[in-house]
Amino acid sequence: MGYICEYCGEQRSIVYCRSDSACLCLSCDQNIHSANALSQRHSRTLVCERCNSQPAIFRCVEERVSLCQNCDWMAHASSSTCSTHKRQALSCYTGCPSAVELSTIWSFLLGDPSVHDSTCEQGMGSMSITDCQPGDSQHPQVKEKSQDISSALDEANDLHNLVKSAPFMGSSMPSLDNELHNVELLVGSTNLTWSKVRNSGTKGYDDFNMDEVDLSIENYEELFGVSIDNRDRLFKNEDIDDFFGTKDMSVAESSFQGVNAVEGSAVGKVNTVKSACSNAASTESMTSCKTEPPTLCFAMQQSSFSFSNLTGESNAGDYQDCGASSMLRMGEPSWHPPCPESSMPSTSRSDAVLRYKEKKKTRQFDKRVRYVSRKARAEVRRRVKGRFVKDGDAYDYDPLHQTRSY
DNA sequence: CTACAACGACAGACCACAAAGAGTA
DNA sequence: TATACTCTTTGTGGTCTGTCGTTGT
Repeated sequence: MGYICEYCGEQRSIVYCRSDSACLCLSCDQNIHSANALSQRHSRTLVCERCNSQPAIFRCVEERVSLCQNCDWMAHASSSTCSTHKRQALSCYTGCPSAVELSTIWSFLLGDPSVHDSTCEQGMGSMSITDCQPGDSQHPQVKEKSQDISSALDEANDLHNLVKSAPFMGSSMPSLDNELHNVELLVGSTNLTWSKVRNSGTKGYDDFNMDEVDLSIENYEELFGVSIDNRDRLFKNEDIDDFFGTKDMSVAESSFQGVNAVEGSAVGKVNTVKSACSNAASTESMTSCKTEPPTLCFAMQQSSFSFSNLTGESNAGDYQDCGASSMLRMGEPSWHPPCPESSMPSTSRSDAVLRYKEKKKTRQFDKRVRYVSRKARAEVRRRVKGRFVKDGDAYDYDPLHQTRSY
C-alpha cells in the first residue's frame, strides 16, 4: 500500500487524500480533485515517507522526512537524541490549487528568506477582504466570513494574551516564540485575500473560481522545476526534496502556513496556537491532565491550508477535516506538561481564559446548510418517528403545531 | 485479571419532496 | 443557439438503530 499512486499505479505517490484514503501522485491528485466541487473539498497532505501509507503530519527538519504520527512517535520518542529534532507541522490543502497559485505561494517564500518575515505579512496586509467590491461587504457570505475572521482575530488576541501570561514548561513543547510569531502573523495577515480576488474587478467571493486558472501539468512542471520526462526519475528518487526542487522542505511547508488565507485557515492558525498554549492557559487542562505522549500535542498543531476557502465553499468544518485529530477538533488538549499551580494566574489571565473559553464555546462548527429553502421546508415537514411522511398521511410530529394526527 | 452487563456517545440510515441539474426535443 | 420539457439526483431535519468504548460488578 502506498508508495505507488493508487490511481494510476505508475507514479510514486506524493499526496495522501484523507477523504479517499488514497495515496496519489500529483497528476492524479489534480485530475481526481478537479472533477467536481465535492472532490475539491478533499483535504490532502503529503504521504508519510516511512510507512508510505499514512498522511504525514510532521516534517523532521533534521532528517528531512515527512512522517505520520506513528512513524514520528517511533522515530522520535524512542531516542533521546532524535527527540530533540525540530519538527514542523504539515499543512493540508483542499480545493484544486493551480500551479499558478502554488508557484506564487512557493516562489515568493522560496525566493527570499526574509519574505516570511516581511514581504509576506506586508503583501498580505495590502490585500484586504474588504477590497472585494463595495457591495460585497453586504453579501451574506462575505459578511459571515468577516465575522468569522473577526472572531478568529479576537480569539487570537486572547490567545496572545494567554500565551504571554502563561509560562511554558516542558522541553518538548514547541517554541513559544514561534507560536507567538504565528499569532502575530495571523493578526497581521488577516486582511488578506488572494490578489485574484482583489483584481477581479466586480467579482466577489462567489465569482472566484479556481477552475478559471490553468491547471495543466506543465505548470506543475514549472512549479517544481522538473520536466515531465524527469518526473519518473524524481518520483522514484527517495529524496522528496528533489521533487519539490527545494533546498529545504521546511521552507515549502512554511509557505503553506505563511499564506494562510481567510476564514478556515485563520481558524486553523488560531487552533494551532491554541493547542500549543492550552497546556498552560486552559484551566480545563489543569484538571483533565492526561498522560499521552508529547507527539500528540504536536499533532494538534496541524494547521489548515485551504485554497478552496477562496471560493466561499468551505467553512470551519473543512478545517476540521483537515487531518487534525478529534481532540483538536474538540479543542481539547491531549497532553500537558507539568505546570505548578503557582505559575497560574493573574486576574487578567483569568479574564483572558474566560473570554477564550466563552468564544470557543460560542463558535459554531456545525454543518453548512447549502440550500436554505430546503432547510426551511424540512423544518416544517410532518414526521413519523423523525421520518418525513407523505402529505396527508398520519404523522406523530408536526413542527408547526406540535400535534399528532392520531 | 477476565468476563459480562449496563450505559452513554456517536454515526449513519431512513423518510418525502422541492429544487437543482442533466439530457433531449 | 435558445427554449421548453422530462427525468434524475440532491439535500434537508428529527428520530431510530447499531456500534463502540467506558465503567462497574
